[in-house]
Amino acid sequence: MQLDLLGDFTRSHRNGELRLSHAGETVRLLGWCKRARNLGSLIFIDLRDRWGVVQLVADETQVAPELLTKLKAVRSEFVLAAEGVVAEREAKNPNMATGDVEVRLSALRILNTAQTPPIPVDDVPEGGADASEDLRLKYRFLDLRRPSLQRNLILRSEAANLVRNYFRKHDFIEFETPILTKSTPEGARDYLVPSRVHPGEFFALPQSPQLFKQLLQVSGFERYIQICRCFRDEDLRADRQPEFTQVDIEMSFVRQEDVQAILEGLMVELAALVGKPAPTPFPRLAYQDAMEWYGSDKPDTRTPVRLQDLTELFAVSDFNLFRAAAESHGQRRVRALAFAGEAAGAMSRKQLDELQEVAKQLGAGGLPYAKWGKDGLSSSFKKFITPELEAALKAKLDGAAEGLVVFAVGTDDATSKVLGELRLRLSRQFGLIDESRFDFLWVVDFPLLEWSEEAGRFVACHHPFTSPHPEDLDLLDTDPGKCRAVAYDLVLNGYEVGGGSIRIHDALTQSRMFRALGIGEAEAREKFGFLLDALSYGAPPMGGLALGLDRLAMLLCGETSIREVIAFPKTAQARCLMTDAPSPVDPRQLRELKIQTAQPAQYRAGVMFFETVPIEAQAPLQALRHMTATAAQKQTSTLTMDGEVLRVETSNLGGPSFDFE
RNA sequence: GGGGUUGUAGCUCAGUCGGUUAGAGUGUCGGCCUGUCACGCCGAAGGUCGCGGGUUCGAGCCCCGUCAGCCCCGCCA
Repeated sequence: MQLDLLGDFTRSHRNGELRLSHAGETVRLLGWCKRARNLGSLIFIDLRDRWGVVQLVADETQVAPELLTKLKAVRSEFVLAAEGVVAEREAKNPNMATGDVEVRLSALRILNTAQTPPIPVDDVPEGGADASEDLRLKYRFLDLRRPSLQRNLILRSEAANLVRNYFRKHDFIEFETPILTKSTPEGARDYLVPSRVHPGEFFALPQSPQLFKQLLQVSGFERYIQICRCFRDEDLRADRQPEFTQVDIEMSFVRQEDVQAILEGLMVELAALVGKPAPTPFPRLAYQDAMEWYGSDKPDTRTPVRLQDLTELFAVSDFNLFRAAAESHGQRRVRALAFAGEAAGAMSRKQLDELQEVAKQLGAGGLPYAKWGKDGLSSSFKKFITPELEAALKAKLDGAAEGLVVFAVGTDDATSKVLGELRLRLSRQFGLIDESRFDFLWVVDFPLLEWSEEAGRFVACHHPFTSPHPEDLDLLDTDPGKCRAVAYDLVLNGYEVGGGSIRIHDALTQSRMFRALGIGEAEAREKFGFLLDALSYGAPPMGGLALGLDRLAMLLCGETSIREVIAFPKTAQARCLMTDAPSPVDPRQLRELKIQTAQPAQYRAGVMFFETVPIEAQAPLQALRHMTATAAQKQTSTLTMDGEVLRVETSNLGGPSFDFE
């Protein structure tokens, strides 16, 4: 098809902004054909740009023949430049922002054609089905043409802009810190970048600019902000990508409350972007209480349901499993969730079985329950429920006649994990969560250290530069697991949207911390020498926080996956379906980097046929069958037959080759 | 690393107990149509049932393996 040139065509209006007040004006519009409707001698085209959609119309009896020919050639997603007069519609469309008007075409340029899209470009109408996510990711450039994704990414841009302005207003200075930096032993797995200039040595992509922002405090900038990309080579989730964006801030001469106050101001403005109130100050909840009441360090407080400790109710019970917990002196506890109401009481056996599966997957042995429905009590341990126990349990339903109590027994870690998840699921199922709300919350007083079985030592809960709680300083040497940190997480609707801490700002405490972490003097010098140096040259008291911009944008947009607010996200297997990255590289590139990849072993297999296998040949044949890949490169088998020696050179065996583990 | 789930027309899906020529909606293409806007009506084209083995007289369906998407556990200072 002959394409038209853009030439001297300039846009006069955006498609979404045309209203009745524009009637009579001649306008020039640009965009994509959302849909062409040809009614014979009357043709409609919906023209889309990022600001909206407007209807173009042409009447066969009124327009020039060459314009008509062009119009009939227009297909979905063609790129058009249109000129016409805005007119009030005969038949208005109340569902469109521009539905009162249409543009009577006087001229049309087809700037480009388009193949039929492999996925629907328009948002799916009600009841319709979306394209599968792998296709959407493969054709992301088309997916991103959809109004809903455009809205998300535009809102994200607005949010990022608001963040920049907010911090600038508060005297923060924006910095850029290195992307090629040093690998650090703590924390997530690093993405590594080989150095060509220094063969055998590697940069790491930053997991966060943590140390750099602290050094900028030592330099005296006092207030730092960066909207930066961070990289962690760990497995993905719906709210986790290998590269993600942090709003990273750091401040000098501040206490925890100062950092929280400035963040709350920002959250109020961000929430207002989408018309949500966010009353300040946000509630503060100690980590201990969060785990005790919600079974989570990022509780969704939109549901009022709390975990309860019912251990004592079973102190004299015949139910051994629960009584054993009561006798364990707090090592194990019986904890429970109570849901009052008919919906909870009407849970079917099948639903409870499904719930039990969820509990098992989270590590529970099963899911004991007690349920009061239309037919009275039913329970997985009914024979152990005495009338007194039933009364005590039912009291947890706050006087309701029907309801459900689910139990978990075990260590606090185990019961928190199970009940924390069930609390969310069941609250959602029973409609206890007000989805319209934005519930902000600070979780504070995190532990400083936790024991790692894998590492065989204590590791930092937040990071190794987090200040111990002043009251707990001595515990660092005597009982490190009990030592609290001056660390705080910002939680929104059950998502951790940010986390930060007050930092250690003197070399002595930092060395103590490294010691508690089992990082020796020599290792500390090698990995963090520059930090220890900096701390010994007049570092101010400092603290900060990092916000997950992707998660925040996701929540602002009302989405449940951060892929919906990232232009080009990766799959759950950390692959880009559009570019097909990662991919093998040219061997020359590897040679320059002095890097060798571990090739899957090539193993050649041949087939030999014997009418009979002589007894003396059986052993070597067995050897062949069990030959490993490495052995195959050297091993030679000897077969003796009819007195003749037959050497089987495995390295010369012909035929197809296969990869083996 | 582990568990769950999905894979059939361009797209979204159905496909019974293993049995004739694998269907629907939508999209696409062609024809008709002057008020459509999820346009309507008529017609047509469109299939490596993810891939590879196996069982069977016969496999979209059963078995084994494998690849990919999604969700979760581990992991993510």
